[in-house]
Amino acid sequence: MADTPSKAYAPADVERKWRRRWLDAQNFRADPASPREPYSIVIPPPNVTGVLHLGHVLNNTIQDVLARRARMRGCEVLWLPGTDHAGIATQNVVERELRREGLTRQAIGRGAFVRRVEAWREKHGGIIIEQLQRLGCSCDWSRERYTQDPPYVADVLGVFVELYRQGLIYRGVRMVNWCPQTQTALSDEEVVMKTTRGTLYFMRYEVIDSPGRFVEIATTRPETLMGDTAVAVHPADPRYRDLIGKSVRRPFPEASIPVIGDAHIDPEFGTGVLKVTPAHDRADFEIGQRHGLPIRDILNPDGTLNDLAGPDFSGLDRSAAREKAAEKLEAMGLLVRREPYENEVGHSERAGVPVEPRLSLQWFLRYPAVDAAANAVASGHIRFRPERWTKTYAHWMENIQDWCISRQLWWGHRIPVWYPRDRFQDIQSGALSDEELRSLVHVGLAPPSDPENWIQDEDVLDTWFSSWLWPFATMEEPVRERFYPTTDLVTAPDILFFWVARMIMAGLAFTGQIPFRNVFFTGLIRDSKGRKLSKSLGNSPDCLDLLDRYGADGVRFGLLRIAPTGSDIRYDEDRLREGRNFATKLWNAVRFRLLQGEASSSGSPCLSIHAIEVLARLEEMEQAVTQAYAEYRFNEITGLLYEFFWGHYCDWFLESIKENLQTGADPARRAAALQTMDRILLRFLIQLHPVMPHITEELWEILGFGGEFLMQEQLPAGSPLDGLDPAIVADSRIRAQAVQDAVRKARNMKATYGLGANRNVGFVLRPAAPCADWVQDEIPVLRLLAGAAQIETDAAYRQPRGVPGALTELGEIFMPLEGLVDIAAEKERIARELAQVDQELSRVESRLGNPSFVDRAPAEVIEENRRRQDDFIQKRRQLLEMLDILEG
RNA sequence: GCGCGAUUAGCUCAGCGGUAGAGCACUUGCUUCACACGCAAGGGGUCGCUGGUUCAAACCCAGCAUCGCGCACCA
Repeated sequence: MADTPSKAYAPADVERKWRRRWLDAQNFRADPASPREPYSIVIPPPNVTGVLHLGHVLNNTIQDVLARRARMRGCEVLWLPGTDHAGIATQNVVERELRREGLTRQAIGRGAFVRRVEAWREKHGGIIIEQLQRLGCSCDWSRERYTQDPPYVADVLGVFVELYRQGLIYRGVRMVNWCPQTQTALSDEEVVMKTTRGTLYFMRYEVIDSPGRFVEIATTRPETLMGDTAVAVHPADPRYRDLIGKSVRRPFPEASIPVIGDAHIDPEFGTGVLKVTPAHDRADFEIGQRHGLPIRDILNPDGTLNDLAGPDFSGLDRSAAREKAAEKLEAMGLLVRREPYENEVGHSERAGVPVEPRLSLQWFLRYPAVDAAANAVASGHIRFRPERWTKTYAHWMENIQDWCISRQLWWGHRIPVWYPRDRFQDIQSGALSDEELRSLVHVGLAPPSDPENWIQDEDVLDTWFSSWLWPFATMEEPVRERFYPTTDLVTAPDILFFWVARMIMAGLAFTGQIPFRNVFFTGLIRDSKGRKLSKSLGNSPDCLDLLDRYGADGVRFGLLRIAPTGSDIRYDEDRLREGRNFATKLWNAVRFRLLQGEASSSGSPCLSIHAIEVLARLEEMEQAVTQAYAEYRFNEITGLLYEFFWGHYCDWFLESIKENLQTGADPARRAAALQTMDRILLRFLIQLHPVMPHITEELWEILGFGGEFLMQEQLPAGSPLDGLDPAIVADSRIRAQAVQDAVRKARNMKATYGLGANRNVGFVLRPAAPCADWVQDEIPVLRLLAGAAQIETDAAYRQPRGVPGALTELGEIFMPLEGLVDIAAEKERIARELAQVDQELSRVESRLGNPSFVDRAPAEVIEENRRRQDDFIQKRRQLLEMLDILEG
């Protein structure tokens, strides 16, 4: 064995070293020719220009844990990494950079802009990949994919062409969510509702035929009144019924607009009168369609008002126009009042500004394979964990709406549609029918052969239109044959609709197969106050700094340990500290082993009861860990590992064998102790490796457990208890636990009398009858663990007055410190214990005295209660006896 | 408005019918020859509220309250 390492675990060098070695040995490469059972995950591709945040850390740690465990289970693992071109996000970043140079994308032109984005990506892209490697991710980096790789692009465009041919993709003028900031259409999923404090304006329009009669209208958006082409009331509303068919005066630009009756109007809301602006509100648009109202679009794409709004407003931003419109109404005596008002306003997820419902010419997709996709999850063919997300998914699938897939951006997959130059005007007017349009356009992977006569569609596809193909478009044969469908997908629930649902539909539509079998949804990481982590709030920690300070293994362990299944995660740096501390604990436990030198293989490995106990705990832990993996309960996995190693191996086993390691100890016992340590460390490192890969790999090497890499080891086939007689195991465990109980009680007694640190205390043990014949063997361990100078066993010991004692599973233990003990305090302590026993006893007795309990409870429960009753009676008698003696 | 989830020790959470748990924090004592990123001992909870089911309820059921998250065109 190598030199003893230093007592502080320094992760930086160790992690760097193993990252390098794993990569050099190509340990992460998936071999499609391998006969092993395949296991695969595709990474949720981060933005190519992104940087690591805690969500990535959690998400990818979980994937790495799954991948490494799968390798140890004997699987051939493909964890496929890659990045996403992230249309809007990336374009925004580059545009911002251009603005700093006093340029715009329009100024430099499309070709130059796209080259610029690519250059930017060359420079800054891939940082996140390095950061994932830094975390220890065991992805097959040789198969890294990017949504702008030429073959991937071909798949994306091919899917567009195919869906177009099937008639599922169509172009049309529809109400879409328009982001005036980025000046592109958005899908419904990219709109987030935000509670917004605003004002409800009450204004009045004069009825044209009845001068002096006004209708009062409540609106949150007076700035759109210039686009009003009607006023609507509920057809049955007695207040206004007579007005239907008449007209009112729109104050500016002044016009006569009709009053119409429509059942959509809620008479209870506001005044029961709605101003109808078909160009700027989804519901109003529909009302307009029903009544053949004209559409008056008063907004420019950037959110400023246009000439139709009148000279006062033209060029003004929509937010400035709101107050100005209200002032103007006020000046005209048409504003009745303002009321503070709170409502939900759709905001652009990316840009953060309110979206504008806007009529525009866009491409839409009628989703394919909707029923099959809904059914795949409902039937359990694809399993969601936590399961409750299946309901959310089902609900969305039932109410699925066509997807607006075109974006008015330059960065992305350009729509593979060309329009004949001579009909371009007609086409862009949006006036052509679907059949007419189809008869004119060229749709295909390649441009038309006479490109000079054609104009390509300017738009690109929504980024998710490429992401939804990720599980299979990243794989070519023979990899796809072997590793698709993938096994597990790990992602956050906030992209269930954006990504997961769409991948299921794409998988079924284009491969005829589900894309993955299990989806594990992580919790969303929040700060300690429950807020989402975000750059703008400044509550998002610098992950590289965390990796520096706590080590990749510490961060991984700490995060997993607090990742409950199915709810959000309150992030607290203390948790990472626990992870780091655990790594150090492990490090030092191994150092302790190394300080003992070689384990001589001679001598019969006669295991102590403490060794058997810890081996049994190890077996329990291994089984529980296997179960926890099957249920994707990652916090439980780390909890089990922590508890076993710290609580059982270090706190009890290592302490118990120190007696065997002292100089002059029996060499056979010493050898047995060392062998047991090695046996446990070996199996423990295998169990811990997926969670803490670097330190375990390092320790595996230092301990000389063989093989080139721990990560290539397989889970041990047998149990740690194999070869041991179950009866002996059971008996040993009872003994070991009795010793532990006695140790705890003895320590407690010492602490109670302020002797916690005193190692010169002597105890007397009056052994319980079943322990009498073996307890002598355990006295040295007992003495060591309790920190006693000597422990005398005396079955006939008569407790003198003033000597404190305690009941233990080993018997009664006394601490003869005559004169030193505060008798009153000791009486109080025993009285407290007695009170507790009394309480328990009366509870058990009242239960057993209840005829309906005895009648109806299962026999084993009754039996258990009888046993406890006996126990308590016995304890009570002993405690009373102690009190008696104290009183003299 | 509809749906989902949460409510257990100061904090973060586990437990989901039969003796209330963990980690951190807290208190006390420890330079014990692996570890102070440590060791030992200890204090701390009428398990949100009200009913119901049951021999037995943190746990199952119903209702309520509070918080969070989705979904929804109430201007």
